[in-house]
Amino acid sequence: MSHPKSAITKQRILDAAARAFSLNGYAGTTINDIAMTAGMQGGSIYYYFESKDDILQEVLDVGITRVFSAARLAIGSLPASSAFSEKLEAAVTAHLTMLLQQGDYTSANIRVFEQAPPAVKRQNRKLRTAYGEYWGQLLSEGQRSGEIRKNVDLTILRLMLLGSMNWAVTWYRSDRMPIPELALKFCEVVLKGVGLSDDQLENSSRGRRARS
Amino acid sequence: MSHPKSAITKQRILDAAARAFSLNGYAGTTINDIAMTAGMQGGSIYYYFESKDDILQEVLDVGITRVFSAARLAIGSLPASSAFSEKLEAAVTAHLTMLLQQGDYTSANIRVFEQAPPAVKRQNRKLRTAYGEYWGQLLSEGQRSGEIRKNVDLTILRLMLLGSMNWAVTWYRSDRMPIPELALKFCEVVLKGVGLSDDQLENSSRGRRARS
DNA sequence: CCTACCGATCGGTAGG
DNA sequence: CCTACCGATCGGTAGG
Repeated sequence: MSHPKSAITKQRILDAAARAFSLNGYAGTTINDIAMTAGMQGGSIYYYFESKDDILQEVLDVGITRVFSAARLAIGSLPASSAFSEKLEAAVTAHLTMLLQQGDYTSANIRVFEQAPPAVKRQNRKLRTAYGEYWGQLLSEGQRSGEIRKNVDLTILRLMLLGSMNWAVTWYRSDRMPIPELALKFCEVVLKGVGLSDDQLENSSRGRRARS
Repeated sequence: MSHPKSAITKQRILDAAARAFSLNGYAGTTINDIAMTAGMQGGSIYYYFESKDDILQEVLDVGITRVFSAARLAIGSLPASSAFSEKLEAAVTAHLTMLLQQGDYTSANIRVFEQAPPAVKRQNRKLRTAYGEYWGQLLSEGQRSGEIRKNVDLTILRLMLLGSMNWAVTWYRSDRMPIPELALKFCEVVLKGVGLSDDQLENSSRGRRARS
């Protein structure tokens, strides 16, 4: 049987935990909170998990795994000859979707990782590193193909991009803008910048420079 | 007297609380943790503060006030005729400095605001809104002066910029790059983008497009 | 999975 | 500011 009853119940507990961690933080979530939402008594949780840390570990690991898979799937569905900008847009859309609408597991990562016990962080960090390297490769490709300028610091770029996406979990409201549209705007800012091109700048700022 | 002893002690408690909240989250920080660091017994905290929420409120409010003042001071120190790009760099440097090296109060904001009790959030949000509007005005100026393209969505730009800065609290290590250098890179990415300009793109991608 | 409970710790208070 | 303590709650366990 691919879905024994106990596995389903375990899922229910993890779902409840992911949501609670994401809303109230780690220490702010009690075993009883999780148990109530999952429809059982507090003590019963320990039939499925060894400890509260154990639950947190699984929530965090599942969260990274899901966003990683979503990004890989999105890029993998594109024709191999796609431009970097298309791959970027696909990855940004996937990341934002997991974070903002699919994702108690992913948003729990954003919100409680820093407060997790050291052992939990250490394990989860392996997955995070792999995901970060995946983004690093994507950007490297873009630079090799010439679509990212040669003198751009890819580490900073990656951290800025992931940072601005992750922070969206604190302000995004689904009624104001659909995620694909948001993803497109993110990509435009990063790729084209918001300033004028150098020659446009040359003209418009001459007066101001002369004055100072 | 401008610094009565009790005010100094109160400061010591707030300093200890800001650091503890930033490291361990709100629920993860106990009154005793704070008291020990501040050099007193747990119960004594209540001679200075009404409740744990009260301490949190002050830490969060001070954090926003400080980063706001730092940004205003940095921009205010520039000649009035300064270009938008210079003002932006000054503000980014100020924000990052408060967040990454001066700032348990500011980083506590990043890390525990979401888990604060509703009443605390409500009050702190007023300061946050004012600070956000200050950034909005700065960007508006830049767009009016022509240094930001007319078709850029300033709300998204502001949220991306602040988001990528705030997220730096999770990865920045002072031994790898000084803050002014980091600030400059942030500004470059945002203003110039990382891609080629349109006409450069026109040439380099022609072959790729024909293939697909 | 539940019942019943433990040892520890928490935020907060009384009285000085 | 300290001492001494409260009521409540916490993560976790034993036994079924």
